[in-house]
Amino acid sequence: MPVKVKRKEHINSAARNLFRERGYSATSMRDIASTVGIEVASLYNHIDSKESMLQQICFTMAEKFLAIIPLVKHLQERPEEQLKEAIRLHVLVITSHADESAVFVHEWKHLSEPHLSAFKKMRNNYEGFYRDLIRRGEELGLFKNIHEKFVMMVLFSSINWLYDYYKPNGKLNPSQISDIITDIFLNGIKNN
Amino acid sequence: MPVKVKRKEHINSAARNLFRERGYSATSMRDIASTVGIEVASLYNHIDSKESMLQQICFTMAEKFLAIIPLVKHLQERPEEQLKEAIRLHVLVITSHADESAVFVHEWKHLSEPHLSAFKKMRNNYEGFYRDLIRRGEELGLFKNIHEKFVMMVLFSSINWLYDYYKPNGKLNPSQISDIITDIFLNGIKNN
DNA sequence: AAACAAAACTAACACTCGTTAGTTTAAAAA
DNA sequence: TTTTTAAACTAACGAGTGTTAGTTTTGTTT
Repeated sequence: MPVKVKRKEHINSAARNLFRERGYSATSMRDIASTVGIEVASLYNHIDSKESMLQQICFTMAEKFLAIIPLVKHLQERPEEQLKEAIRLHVLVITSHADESAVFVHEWKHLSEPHLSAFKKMRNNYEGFYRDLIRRGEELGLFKNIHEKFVMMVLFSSINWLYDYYKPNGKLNPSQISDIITDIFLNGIKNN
Repeated sequence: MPVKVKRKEHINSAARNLFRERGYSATSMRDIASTVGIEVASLYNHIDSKESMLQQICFTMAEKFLAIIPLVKHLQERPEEQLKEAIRLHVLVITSHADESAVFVHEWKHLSEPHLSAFKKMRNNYEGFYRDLIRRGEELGLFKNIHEKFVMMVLFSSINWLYDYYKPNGKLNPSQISDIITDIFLNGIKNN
């Protein structure tokens, strides 16, 4: 593997980490450079611009999340089981990409057009998948009859902070985390 | 009421709104000034500094949330009922201060010391109250036995996005919102 | 009408921002 | 060893940052 790729990855990793810790706007290229240990101008031998790094993070993560959809749809099971599996995979993506997930959740608004619109579209697609799942569950009488958008947002908000909680050597591993979340959430919306 | 207070409130309101919409770092004093319709320098006849506005928002909200604790403790009821009431009040604060809540949740990290530490302390106190409530519920066998911190964070994350969902003339009013959240959450963690 | 205070203004300071140009050093290929 | 390429450097640009100084306008109080 050429040195260039290593450096590039080092820069992107520093950017991920700083974007997460301080936010995109409060992170300067000089911050990134000094973290990596080179001069500011040298960054531009490896990356295109500050925003290109944000774009890369946001869209790479969006694709990772969207890739969950066909995997789950393919199961052809009941909404409850599909939701369980979706949550499991979602938690897996977050816990294995904590920095990127934090940036994905909080910093996308600093994207400029047309990337901002493209991002929102992808996110809407992803959220729509969960809304459909929840609506189908409600129609089958499995879930309580609550406005699906509301339930979907409760679900996402219950999941999307996990990048903050999860520590690779912490008490709970990703599988245990998604079991607990699934348990709380599905029992919470279950019709009985 | 003197004109000065009105202007001051106008400035703070614009700041709240822009801090929420674009984030603290991405909001310039010139943005605020042009929203209000005056020159940048004129802002300083009314406010001390950019950060002082952030401080005011964060600490005012922290106090509003902390004020919930004695109200709930005074009830002397079971953890379940206390939790219900706490959620009800918390939702009420959020829905009646949407902009400030968003800033409170996301922008506190841009506080400088010693305010940052003071803020974290207040937040820890508040979170500790909920953890205690949850632990007591677990000890009484009312709730599932899950690490309280985890449950507490699920609860907060389920609640703290509401500034985004709630619209004064939307489908659900604050009371309905807290009923649904309480229903989902308490059924989710209930031992049965 | 005169005096005072509040709040607006213009102008600027010292600094940071992302980024580019041009140059030198280090490494790889010939 | 020479040539080429990648990656570092120094220096700087133009724009934007929060904030202050000093001045003028506006509105209120005597």
